[in-house]
Formats: sequence, C-alpha cells, structure tokens
Amino acid sequence: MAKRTEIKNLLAAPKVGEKYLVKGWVRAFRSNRFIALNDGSGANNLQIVVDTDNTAEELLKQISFHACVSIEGTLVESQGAGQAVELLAEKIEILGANNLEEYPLQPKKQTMEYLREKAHFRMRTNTFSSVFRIRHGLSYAVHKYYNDKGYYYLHSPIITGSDAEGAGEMFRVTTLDVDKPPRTEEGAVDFGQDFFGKSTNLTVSGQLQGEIAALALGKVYTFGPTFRAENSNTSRHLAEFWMIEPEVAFNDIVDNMDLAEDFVKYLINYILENYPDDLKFLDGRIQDLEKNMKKEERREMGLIDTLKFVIENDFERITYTDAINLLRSSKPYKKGKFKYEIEWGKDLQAEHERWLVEKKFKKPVIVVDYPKDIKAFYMRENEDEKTVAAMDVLFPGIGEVIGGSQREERLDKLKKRIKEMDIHEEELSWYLDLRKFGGCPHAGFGLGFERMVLFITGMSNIRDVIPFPRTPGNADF
RNA sequence: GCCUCAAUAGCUCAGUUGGUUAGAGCAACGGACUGUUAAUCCGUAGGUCCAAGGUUCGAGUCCUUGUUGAGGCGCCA
Repeated sequence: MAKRTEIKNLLAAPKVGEKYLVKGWVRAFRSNRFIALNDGSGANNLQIVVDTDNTAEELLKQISFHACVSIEGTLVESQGAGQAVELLAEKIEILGANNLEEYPLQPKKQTMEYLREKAHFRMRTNTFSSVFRIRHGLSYAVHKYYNDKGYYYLHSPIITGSDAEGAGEMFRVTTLDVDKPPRTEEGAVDFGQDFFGKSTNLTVSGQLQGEIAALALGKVYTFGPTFRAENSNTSRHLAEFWMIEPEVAFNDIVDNMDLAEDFVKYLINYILENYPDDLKFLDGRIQDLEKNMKKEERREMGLIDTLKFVIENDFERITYTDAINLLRSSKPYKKGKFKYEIEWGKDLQAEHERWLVEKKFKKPVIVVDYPKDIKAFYMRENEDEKTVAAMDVLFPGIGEVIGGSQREERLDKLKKRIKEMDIHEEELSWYLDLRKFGGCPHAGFGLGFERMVLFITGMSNIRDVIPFPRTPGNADF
C-alpha cells in the first residue's frame, strides 16, 4: 500500500477497487473537486476526486496549479466522460506547495518564446514533457538500431586538437589568462603554454575519428554533443547540438543512402509504436494552433499521418545534376520566382530544396553527386572528375537533416584535394595514414539529432526540442 | 553577418489622424460551487506603454540610436 504507483503503469493496467498511492504535480484543479495529476511517467493524467466535505479547507487551498502532492485512495470507474478510471482520494499530503502569486506559468496556452525564458519550468507543461519524452525515446532508438545491427558506439573526443574538421567555426578551449596570455617572440598568443601544449577547440564533428574506428571495427557510430560557433540565427540551428555519425567500412554511396533511409524510418517507426500518447497530444496541439490559420498556411497532413507517410514511401533519390535540370524547367523558375540563380556548380539554396521536397516530390528527397568544389575535401571523387559521392537528405519543413558521403580512400586523389583546398597536410598526417596502411572504401553521414526531434514532434523551433538551448547571445541555465 | 517585423497589466493582445483619466480576455487575489475536462459565476487589485535621446503646446502613437525577441536568408546538421 505504501508503495507508489506511477501513473502510466496505473493507467495501463487499472485495477478497480484497489488502493493506490500516487505522487505528482497538479495540472488542474477543477470545481474544487477534481485534480488532474501528472507524474511525468506519460502524457496522460490521472483524475483524482477529492472528498471536499471531509477535507480541511487549509489543505484544499494548497491544492493548486503545479503544486506537488502525494495521494492515497481507491480506484473506481469514472462517472465523467474524459477518463475510464479515477482515484477517490482518502489521504492527501502536500509535498511542495506552490505560490501562484509569483509562479510564472499559468494553466493556459503560453507562447513558446515566453516558456523558453522559463526553461526551468517549461518541462512541466504538456507540450514540453511530451517533447522531452520523445527526445529520450529517440536517443534510445538510435542506440538500439545500431546495437541490433552490430555497430559499435564510438566516443569521439569533445575537445579536439585538429582544426581541419572543416565543418565550421570553432569554440576555443583554453586555460590561458585571456587578459594577458603568454606571447611568442613574434607577438602571437603562445598556445604552447596552454593546458594541452597546443591550440584546442570543441569538436565540430566526430567523423574523422569515426573513420579511424571504422577501419578497425568495421561499423561504428558516434552520438554526442557537437559545437559550432557560427552566428546562425535560424529556427534550425544551435551552437551546441547532438549529432549521430555512422561510419562504415566497405560501404559505398548507395549503401550509405540505404542506411540513412532505413535508419531514419526506424527512428520514426519507433516513436509511432512506443510514444502514441505523446504523439497524439502533439498532433492535437498542432491542429489547435492551425485552426486560426489560413488554409494555405496549414500543413497538408496531421503530424501522425505525416510520419506514417514518410515511413511507408521510398525517399526520392536524385542527382544534383538532375535536380538542377528539374529546377530550371520548374514553374517558379520560368516565372522568375526564385531569388537565387540556378546554375550547375552553385549550391542549392533553401528555396530550391524546398521546391524539390515540398512541391515536386512531396516527400523526403536524397540529392547525390554534388559538384566537388562546393563540398568537403574528404569526399570521394566520381569518375566524371567533376562531382563527388556526397549526399544530403532533405526533409519537408526542415531542409537538410543528413549530410554524408563516401570518403576518398585513394591517397593520391585525397592529397591532391587537400592541396587544392589549401589545407595543412601535416595536420592530417594521421588521416592520410588511414589510406597509406590498409585502407578501404568507406562511407558515413551525420544526422542532426535535434532536427530529427523537430520533425517527429512537429515543433517549429529547434530551441524547443533541446532542454537548454545554446544560441548566439544565449547560454542560460 | 544580412533583411523584415515586433516590444503596452503576470500572460496573450487591442489602443482611431499625435489630444483629457491607457482597455479586454485569461492568470492572480477574495467569495460561491458535489461531476469537472481550457470548469463556471460574482467581485477586487494590477501599468516606468523596452531604454536613451529628439520633434511638438501635447507622444503609447512620429523620428534617431540601442537592447531584446520572432520570421526569413547565408553557414550547416
């Protein structure tokens, strides 16, 4: 009797007539009689019926929004329509009273921007608790997918001494006194005296280390925090985000695309199967939001229908060259609606990607074989000597979710590329060694974890799918 | 980094052509309520109109600069 039952478990197998002890936070207290109690175990609340006549007034007053309570009682079939069972309270204890005069949250709809400022309380809302339960489910599914397929989880370093990862601006890691750092004779900051005896940064990618592991363990993946000091002000970018990077020996670009598609579909399916209540809540939330919008601004499908559609249909696969040709014969191109030029050799702009995904194919699209001059040095050159075996997976509403490639395993080609792109070869000697000594074809990609959470939860800003977002000018909590 | 828009009560917003005492809904607080599901009903209180400067007899309203936020773009995942 004294043992607490979690609400999710109680609701999954309710025993009418049994006594239960539950603990949680008051989501609503209606009619001085009904508590909607949630303990975080799931999206659904347990309705508690309070015996108003036999409960002290002082105690009743403390049962307020987001107060923490412990309740013992008997489970009965509900007389109300909103739930099958409810708990008749026999003993109520206030574990943590709330002071509503000062509490910033209210039992009503609040904007995401406001809740973002109250990140220490926002997880108590229906929306954020669902988002973060799904985020957990997704990260578990990532490990399950790879473990079941025989991949090894590689812990790539967070602090890196390599500045040749080539994925963006880096955050410096140093213990030097920033006011008066030691100087060399030439006047430059002397990082030889820094903690690691050299200049170090936070990682922007675990890919190069992933390649080291793949050439020994065969199939590996990394899943860890990644840092980019880019001044990116969008709803799809974070300065600190989590990235999943599989790297597989003997895979070519087609195997790589197959893996990416299978992996993403697995993740979506896992959440559909294991988090139906949270998805249902988020789906309803979006429909609610869109009620007041014009028809053309609404999504064509609900959240759950969209997710099902994605896993039931093949992703469209198209070469960069074909994509350019398609775009050049598109209606918006002929009408001059695109802001940016469409020309072979230039990168596809967001407006072009959106047309391909949302208008032309209406499903995820994998674009492959990009011009080599707009891609990274390590991507494998194709036979045409103009393109590389690079791929981007584009999702509706979000854009690039995955970027990957087959890696250049031919030493001479790789060296030539490094020289052409003006990268210091000494920095990468260990990377070149992988080609010199027992190398092999291999491929991999990076999946932006938060972008996946964004797609699956239907949230619109990436800052609302990571507990404590770090963006330019913002590192609170 | 660039472009656009916004900032008024705890929250979400309205505020006419520059004009007297800045409004509403919700939340809070006080009260009522034994079947609620965004509970409902009655009442009370709540304002440095983002900041600084300027124009004007007079600025929430117009101008300049700044700050913060949102959306879009670029960079990418």
